[in-house]
Amino acid sequence: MNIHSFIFAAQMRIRDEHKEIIVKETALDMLVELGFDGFSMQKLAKKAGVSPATLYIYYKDKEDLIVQLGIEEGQKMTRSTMEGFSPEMSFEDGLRLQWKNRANYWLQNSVSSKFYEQIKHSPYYEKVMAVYKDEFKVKMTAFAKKAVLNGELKRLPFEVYWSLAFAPLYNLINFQMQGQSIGGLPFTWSEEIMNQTLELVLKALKP
Amino acid sequence: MNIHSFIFAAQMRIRDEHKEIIVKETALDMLVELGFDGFSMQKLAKKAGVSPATLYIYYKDKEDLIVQLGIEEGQKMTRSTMEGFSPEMSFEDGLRLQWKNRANYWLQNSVSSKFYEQIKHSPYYEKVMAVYKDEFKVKMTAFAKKAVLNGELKRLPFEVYWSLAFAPLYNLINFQMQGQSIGGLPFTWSEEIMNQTLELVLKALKP
DNA sequence: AAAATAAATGAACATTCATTCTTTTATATT
DNA sequence: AATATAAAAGAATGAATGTTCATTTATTTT
Repeated sequence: MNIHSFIFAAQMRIRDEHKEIIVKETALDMLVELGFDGFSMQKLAKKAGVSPATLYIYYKDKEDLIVQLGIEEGQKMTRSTMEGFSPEMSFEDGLRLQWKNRANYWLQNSVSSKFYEQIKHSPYYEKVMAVYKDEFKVKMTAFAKKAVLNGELKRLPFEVYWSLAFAPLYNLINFQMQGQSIGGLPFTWSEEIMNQTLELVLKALKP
Repeated sequence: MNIHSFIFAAQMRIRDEHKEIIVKETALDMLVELGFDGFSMQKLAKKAGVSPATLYIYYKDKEDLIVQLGIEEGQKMTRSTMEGFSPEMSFEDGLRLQWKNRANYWLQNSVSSKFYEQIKHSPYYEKVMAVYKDEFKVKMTAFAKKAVLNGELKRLPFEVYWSLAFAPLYNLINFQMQGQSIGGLPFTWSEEIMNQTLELVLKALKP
């Protein structure tokens, strides 16, 4: 093969993106329904209406499929979380926006969210995180640091800040998604409840 | 078989509890290391030095093994969390005790904790929770209700209270266990950091 | 010592698994 | 229309899976 044939090689038969999307969505559904065990390439191929061999055109192997899915869903979540966000916002406005964005995304994409919650607590997560850890980190630390300088936020170790600022939200959403009430009645999400919780978080974080 | 032989049947060859314990510990190790996929009955039998058939004396099937393990570890965690606790405690003392107990247990039993975190976000959890949800719920709601009456705690939906009171702790511990720092340096747990976080949680929850 | 019985075993089962091989199909350039 | 080429398919691979069967082992009562 010479340079000419390499660079100008004919690009024949494009990958069917529709098919690829169906594979992804089916995989997400199955992983959430069946768990990581219970899920298999053959089942996926069958349910997605695709040959098993086709999956290996899209992905190197099963692990790659799962990890890629994790990376992609993570990026979607992050993008959605940051929608409308700018570092110039006041701390309170920024946090409020992120809570709203996260809640909306999770409640409207419950399959993706459940999948992500699952992979987040699995051995796969190491490989998922390795990819997009940094871009996210940079934005978030900058936001927090500015808020500290402006006297809007207590000076705290980053992990402490993060745990106080977002863990309650995640937990609240998980209650909703799993119907996993501890109290008497099944818990029902509302924007009011979210705001009530956010106010208390802000109370904790303000200097 | 008549009544006599049923009631007074000879009890021959007791189950080897030592063997059962090794199976459990090995299973925990493998589940954490390999994830729910990656784990198999044959691998477990081999590593635990036991015949595959023996596993089916202890457990109905693979799912039963995993679920039973989840139930047992959950009970251990709960028992440990409640050690030294009494409903007569002040809200602040009670919360402080539970944070301390939880942190100690998680950090000293990291395999169990990682396993539990994993099963908690898997489809198995429904079956785990079904068992010991109630006994736990009763204690915790009573504690919170009393605190509200005494004016030590804001009146809140239970899930909001729970998410504020404990989610930050779980998140902080997860940072430590996964070495999953978002900020620059890897996060290192300390009792001081825990207390700092707890103070802010109390600030949020007090009326 | 014999009988009784559950624990424990090793080998075996059909099934499913992840993956690959060979062939066919569809598309874009020549 | 012929050619080139990657996408996609279907069938097949050996290995691994969950589970069971027939048998042996260990222990206690008779």
